[in-house]
Amino acid sequence: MTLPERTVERLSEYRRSLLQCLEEGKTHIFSHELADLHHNTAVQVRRDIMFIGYTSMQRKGYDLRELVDVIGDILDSERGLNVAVIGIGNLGKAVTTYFVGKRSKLNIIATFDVDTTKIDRVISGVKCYPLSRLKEVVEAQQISIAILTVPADSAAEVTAQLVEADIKGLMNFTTVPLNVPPEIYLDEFDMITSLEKVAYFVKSPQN
Amino acid sequence: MTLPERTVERLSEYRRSLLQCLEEGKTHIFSHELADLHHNTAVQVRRDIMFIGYTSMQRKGYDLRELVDVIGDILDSERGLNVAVIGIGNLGKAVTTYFVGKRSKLNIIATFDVDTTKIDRVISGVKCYPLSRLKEVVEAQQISIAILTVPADSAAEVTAQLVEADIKGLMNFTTVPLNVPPEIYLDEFDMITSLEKVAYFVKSPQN
DNA sequence: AAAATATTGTTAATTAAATCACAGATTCAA
DNA sequence: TTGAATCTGTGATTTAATTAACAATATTTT
Repeated sequence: MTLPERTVERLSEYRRSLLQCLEEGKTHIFSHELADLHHNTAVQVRRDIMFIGYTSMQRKGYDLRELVDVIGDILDSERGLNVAVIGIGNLGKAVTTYFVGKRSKLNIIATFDVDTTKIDRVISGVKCYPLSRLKEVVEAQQISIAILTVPADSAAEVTAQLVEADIKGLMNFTTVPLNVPPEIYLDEFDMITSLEKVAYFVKSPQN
Repeated sequence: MTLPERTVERLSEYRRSLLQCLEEGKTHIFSHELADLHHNTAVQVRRDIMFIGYTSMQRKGYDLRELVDVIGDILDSERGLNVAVIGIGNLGKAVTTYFVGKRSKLNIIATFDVDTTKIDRVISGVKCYPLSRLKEVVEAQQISIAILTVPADSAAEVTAQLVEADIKGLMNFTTVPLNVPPEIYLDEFDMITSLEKVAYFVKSPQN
């Protein structure tokens, strides 16, 4: 049984709020409280939690610790997954910095670049390899996810190499739509599109 | 009449492909060709184009120039919109660099930061102001969209200032869910969520 | 201990988005 | 010039996601 895509996204978000609440010393949370922390309704929260099969003590709200653990069982891999950032410019550094130090099942353990001044240095806490060693390093370090933050003009080329290196999932931050075989999970985030969408809805409000 | 959100996103993406085709000297494109450039079907392309009320010459495909112009009429504001980037760290720089130099109706004309070593300098081609002058500059320069790329712990605080400054649209790149009044259009992109989603679907493929 | 209240879990209804299916228009081939 | 082929535009259908509605259950109040 696989969860709806949107539910997966929200669970990831819930988890961070829940951990936050735990740190603040809370032990339980109601669906409407969790909803209020996000842009969301109590029904949606309950529906999402129903999907993962967790049930609360009636009327006490959800046990924070238990719920965090159940979400972890769903989202995390037992042993964690290794991640590489391809292209360590401003965006690559930003993404890397977000993750290093966070205790997470996703470990950014390598970055790649063509810039020889970066190679073999530690950037944002992670070692940078030459792109020419991509396949070798991906295999040796069992990297299964790549984050693509290279310039647009090399995106297609690098993607071919990632496919060749047998990557399992790819997060594309370039503005180039990529073609990968269907067994590779691909998610794309396009800044230009996002911003043009904001502009459109600023111009033409919905209601 | 406002368009479906997904259609708006795709139109933004189509436009860039279409401009690319124009540069390559093409004059027309079939729906299935445009679909192939994205992760998309020909029907979806035709449906999207139907929404904006453009019709092609039957059997010749869509006229690239005309279609680009019609999409522009829908997505762009007549006079363009002014945009500010709040927080000019790695992520802020990456976003800014994406946009400057591109001929677009979205003009990044200011960045803001608290770091005094950045203030009054030109970073990624755009002048950096102190965050303390946010409201003043937003009003003076008629900035209507803000891109939020500050550290998580100052996100809520800065957002309150943006609301105060009467911003119209907000693109949130921090991992903190923001609360803004409903008249402000808010779009959020959460890197951690995106990556956790990729991890989930790598672990549990859909079919 | 009965009544009122608050909260969950879930079925049913609704809405939004994507896909199917096909008529109509144009071009191409013979 | 007829017939086959190709492509668009759109009504009808399906699928995915959200929201409404409410019974069941626990808690609090009186």
